[in-house]
Amino acid sequence: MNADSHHQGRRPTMTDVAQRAGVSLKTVSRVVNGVQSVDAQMASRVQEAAEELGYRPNFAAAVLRSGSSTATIGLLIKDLRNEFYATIAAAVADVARANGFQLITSYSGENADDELEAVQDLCRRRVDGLLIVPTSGDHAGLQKEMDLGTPMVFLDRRPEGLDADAVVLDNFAGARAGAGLLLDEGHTRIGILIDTLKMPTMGQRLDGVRQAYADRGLPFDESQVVHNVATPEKAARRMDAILAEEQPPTAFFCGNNRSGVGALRALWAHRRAEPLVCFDDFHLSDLMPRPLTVISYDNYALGALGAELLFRRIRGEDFDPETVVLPTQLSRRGTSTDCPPDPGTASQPTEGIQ
Amino acid sequence: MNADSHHQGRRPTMTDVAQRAGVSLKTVSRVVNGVQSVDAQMASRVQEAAEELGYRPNFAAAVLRSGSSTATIGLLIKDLRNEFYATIAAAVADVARANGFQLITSYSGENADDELEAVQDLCRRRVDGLLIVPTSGDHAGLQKEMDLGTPMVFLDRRPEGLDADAVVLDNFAGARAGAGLLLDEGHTRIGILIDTLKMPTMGQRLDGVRQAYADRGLPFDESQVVHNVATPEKAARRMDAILAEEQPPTAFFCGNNRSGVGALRALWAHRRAEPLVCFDDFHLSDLMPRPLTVISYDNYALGALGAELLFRRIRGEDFDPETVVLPTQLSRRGTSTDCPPDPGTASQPTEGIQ
DNA sequence: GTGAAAGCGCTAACAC
DNA sequence: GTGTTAGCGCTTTCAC
Repeated sequence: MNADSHHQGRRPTMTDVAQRAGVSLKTVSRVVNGVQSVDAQMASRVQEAAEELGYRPNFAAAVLRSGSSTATIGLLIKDLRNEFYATIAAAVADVARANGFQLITSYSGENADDELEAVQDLCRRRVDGLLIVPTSGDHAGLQKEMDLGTPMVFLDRRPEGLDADAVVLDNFAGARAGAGLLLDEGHTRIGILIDTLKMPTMGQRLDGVRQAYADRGLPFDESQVVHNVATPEKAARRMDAILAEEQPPTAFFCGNNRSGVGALRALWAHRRAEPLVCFDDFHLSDLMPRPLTVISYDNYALGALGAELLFRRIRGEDFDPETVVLPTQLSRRGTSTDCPPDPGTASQPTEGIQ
Repeated sequence: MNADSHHQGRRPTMTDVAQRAGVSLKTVSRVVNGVQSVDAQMASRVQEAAEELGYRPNFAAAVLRSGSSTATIGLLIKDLRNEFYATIAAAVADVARANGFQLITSYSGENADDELEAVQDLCRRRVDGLLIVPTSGDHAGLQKEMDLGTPMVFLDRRPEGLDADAVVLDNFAGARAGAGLLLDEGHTRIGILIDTLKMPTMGQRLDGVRQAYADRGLPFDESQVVHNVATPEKAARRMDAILAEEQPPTAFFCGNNRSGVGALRALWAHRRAEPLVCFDDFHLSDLMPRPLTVISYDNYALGALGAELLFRRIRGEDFDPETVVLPTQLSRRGTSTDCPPDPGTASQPTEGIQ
């Protein structure tokens, strides 16, 4: 490491390199970008000078001058600890990489205002496009940013008040089929756990359940619906109460993986095994200690197709706003109820173990 | 939406706003940045003009001129579908947001060359700092970028050939305790599944296991170690073979969550319940259909502490490279072996269900 | 308070 | 092939 390289604060510029190599600025530019032909000897002198100084091109300056793209897309998303979102992010990251783009992952916030602010910040940074898992609320504010030239694709939920590309699930059909499964098994008192109806997806899923009742000419009792179950913990607590009722439901329908996991935990804790249908599959659902049915879909495709759509826009393709609807399917999950043999050697709770 | 706003290609600049408002460029700058005082009437005229034109400040241009920071950090990471990485990313995203920074998430690649390339791209973009979950291989190449002024903090693994901040787990102690648990239960033939030793973490964990044997004066048979178990699927296949041996191990130690999950699946499929210790906790480990022990730790803190360290560097704090070692603990997971009662109403496999 | 001029680091256009 | 000049969109002088 040579002492010249320690600039701490001021990075060497093309001009510095040009001076050191005794050539013009433009020659350095040519060498650095490696497109136009440069005399070999000159080129190597430039390379050497750049190396010695620790020159690193300033990408933003190049973009500014040339008017080229930042080769960056933004993703607005909630919580990466939720595997639904993490899978979307992984898919988007893969597609971005395949296109040689960097990905800025930002928080979509709690409401439409937060979201708009995040979008505007990314627009100031001149991202080439935006993938948004929208919060609830009106998204008309984003129209302006789209008109200004930042294409956007919405994931999981269509934007409200905005005509834009989206990739969504067939929530209605999935929920209808899932609830139908329980109804066809003879259950009519089905406990339904959903997150807030502020999420349009939840409304669609609930509508699907209602339709399953209607399909069979059965009455739907709205009091079966438990609202605002946002976390597994909340779901488990609500389940505790429900299971203590005099006539608890004989089966359960959970609106997403969080409520599903919470319900599973509660049922297990109470040593009950009422049939359960859960919208969203999740890791290790196959090893749950009881059978269950999940409404599954291609989570990765949700992100990947959205990103592909966005890149079509970025490449300048012109087409009417498109909504891709991903199908769902019912999948059996969980283990059967027969126990594994007692190994006799199972480890016992041990001191120092939580 | 007024027609002027549709520029498609050329975004309005401060100069455009200044012209429209009939003021100087500088006045617009003052209004947009809202720091210096401007005549109220002028200001509102500028606001209006900016609004009408759909003006959006060009952040990169401001950074270029002012020499201010890009308020961006980079995260180099592998696969967000792995909850270990996703949790780190979530933590880093939270800390970045708390500091008002944007986060570029990039792929750390398969080897040191990929990684260096990714780092250099982010340096060209002038990120203020980098968080890296390093690939295997030598990282000396990154020294230059650090010297050039981009601070880096390494997560999960210390960089090889580079003296930099890092946040790591106490792999040795954790594995030692975990293997010790099995040995103290009387198991000596323990099957050990690990990913490639190219990952130094795997070496440390294996050393911990060896130490557990040595602690008790027991001989360690290297043939117990199954290498290159990179995925749950591979782990399950290896387990199939192992369980078919004449004298299979009486217990298993898995070097990470992937091999642990694969081993669990295989043991369940074979209706066996040999004790299992797994480095890394994972979602729903509490509902696994049998007991197990995980070597757990604060996964979120791994990312959050790393990001905090990085921001200290970004703020210009000067201190010797620091390595934070996070402790691990043994945690009981899985369900006990008693079965839930047969509900009699469990849903049956149904047509159209996979 | 406001404006004119210069320049951040780079590339496009045009000369040589 | 190479160098010179201008200017991307903005902020920083520094006059007024």
